[in-house]
Amino acid sequence: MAELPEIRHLRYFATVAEELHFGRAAARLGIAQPPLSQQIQRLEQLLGVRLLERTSRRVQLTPAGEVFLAESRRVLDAVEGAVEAAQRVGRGESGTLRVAFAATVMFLALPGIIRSFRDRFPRVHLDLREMPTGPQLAGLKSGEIDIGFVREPRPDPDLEIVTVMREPLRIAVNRSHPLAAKATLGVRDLQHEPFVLFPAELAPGLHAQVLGLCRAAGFEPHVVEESRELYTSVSLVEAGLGVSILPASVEKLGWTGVRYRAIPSARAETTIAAAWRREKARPLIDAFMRVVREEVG
Amino acid sequence: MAELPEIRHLRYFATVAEELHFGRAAARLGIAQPPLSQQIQRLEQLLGVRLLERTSRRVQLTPAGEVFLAESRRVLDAVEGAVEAAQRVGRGESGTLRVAFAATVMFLALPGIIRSFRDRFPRVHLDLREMPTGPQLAGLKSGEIDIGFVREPRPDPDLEIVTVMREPLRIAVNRSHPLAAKATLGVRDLQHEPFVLFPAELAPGLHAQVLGLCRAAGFEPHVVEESRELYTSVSLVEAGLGVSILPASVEKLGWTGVRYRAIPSARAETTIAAAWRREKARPLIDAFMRVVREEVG
DNA sequence: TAAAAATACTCCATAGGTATTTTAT
DNA sequence: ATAAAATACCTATGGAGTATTTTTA
Repeated sequence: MAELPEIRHLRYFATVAEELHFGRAAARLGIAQPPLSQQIQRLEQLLGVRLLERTSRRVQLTPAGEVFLAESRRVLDAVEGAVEAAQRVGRGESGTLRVAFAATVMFLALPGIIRSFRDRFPRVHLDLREMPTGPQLAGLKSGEIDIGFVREPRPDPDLEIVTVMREPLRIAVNRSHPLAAKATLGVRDLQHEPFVLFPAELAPGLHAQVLGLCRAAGFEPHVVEESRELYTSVSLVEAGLGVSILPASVEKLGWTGVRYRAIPSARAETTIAAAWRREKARPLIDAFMRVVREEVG
Repeated sequence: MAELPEIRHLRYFATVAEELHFGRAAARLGIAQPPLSQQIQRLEQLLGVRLLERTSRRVQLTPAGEVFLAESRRVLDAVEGAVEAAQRVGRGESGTLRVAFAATVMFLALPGIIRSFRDRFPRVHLDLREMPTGPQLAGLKSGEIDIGFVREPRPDPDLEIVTVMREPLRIAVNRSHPLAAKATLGVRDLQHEPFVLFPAELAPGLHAQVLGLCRAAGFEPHVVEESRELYTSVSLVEAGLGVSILPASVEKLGWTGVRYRAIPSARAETTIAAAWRREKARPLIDAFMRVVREEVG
């Protein structure tokens, strides 16, 4: 790697490029003119490129100088941003990070991620709120939340989406239902059963995927109830209103009246993804996502 | 504005953050361990933020350190990019070259030159614009364009002018005009004909030359129309408004109502020249002119 | 107690200052 | 003739080196 210029060189050069006058630039920088001339010469020598064409009457940028000026400004902005970002975090003023999560993510990686992030960034306030996938995506776009944990989101040009884990789907039936007696079940066994489902607006991806599984098994499910929440879905199954297809982690809810069966299909899997607005220089989001990646390996 | 860290600080910090060990980081940086410790301390003092938590057994990043590391990498990348971009421009390998050309040059060497230049300097953006000779010369002087392809320019102390090709002039008459019946024509045959000409401001050299040819033939042309564009000149001839003397390449425009006749005079020739400002250290212009010489040489 | 960072000091490279010269208009 | 950049030379800050001490697992 070749030698790099120092920030000082870029500041000096940018100032001369703005003033197009070494004397005034030196005054603005609070140094004398000769050392400024020297630093610019040193910079040009370092780059091996002439940046300024100067006579005793006028100073002007070479084409290389124009390019280097634009790039230098970017660097200077980035440095200032770096300093401020570090100071904000150091003072714990980096604001709060508003994290939303689909209800079912509660039982998976989320608790570990939260604990680990709180450990490492004790001064960052995490504002956690449960929210279905659909509203989360809207909230991300409107700026109401910073990071969302969603199920099966559709790609979106405004959002960065990274899959953090996969989870199998399960068939859920009431324990006194005849199907509960069978050791293994396929989706096709549900073809004449009443279905309890999530409404499409709340979890569009999951909804579509369950419909897809049924159609792949050759039938259209007879939906008797669209619950508002995951908990409700399970309790409706327990109450015997119908069967459902749900993410495996709901087993951990511990409802005793429900039996779960694996679905022998590679497609019977939901992904959970983290999503955030495409924005640069969001150090807190970067930091959070680093923790996420470590936790989910 | 607070004091900024230097690139050196960021490099040192990033290396320590990667190694999480001052001794190894110092070795990688080619300096001793104590000055590295000092520079990191100085950086932390400058920021007013602790970046690394260190004991004699282990070094680890603070949250502010994590953020500053990510930002520092962005800065370091930006600096390297700035250096390389400036060097590329300095070597004439990238940048923008604003090239203007008289409309008639379109049909001659220009397409080949452009293609060949784009091949060899793919990172250079060519900003091409059609412009009559007069405005081109003004644009060159004002710095609005870098290179111009002009017809018969007058010499100019501020401009470097190199002839790139010669092209004969043709007499153009309407096909139903009595003169069209003759196999050969001289300029003198046009002496009582209405003339269509370029205005002097747009193509001073060509204008003067056509007048010169007429005067050499012993008459002053009766100019009925000064067209704004070359295309217009031809269409006016086609419309039967008058005769004209035009560069041979307009034949390629394919107007069927016009007949062209060679002019048997060594002076009935226009030159097309490339012109640019007399300036030193214009690698892009040099590179472009090398390609031009190869193509027309 | 051993490995590693911090301190103490020394040195010199170089950023920056002052005085002067060169250059182009 | 003059304004402005370059050069010459000097000073001193601070970056880097060596030797040593401190710290904690």
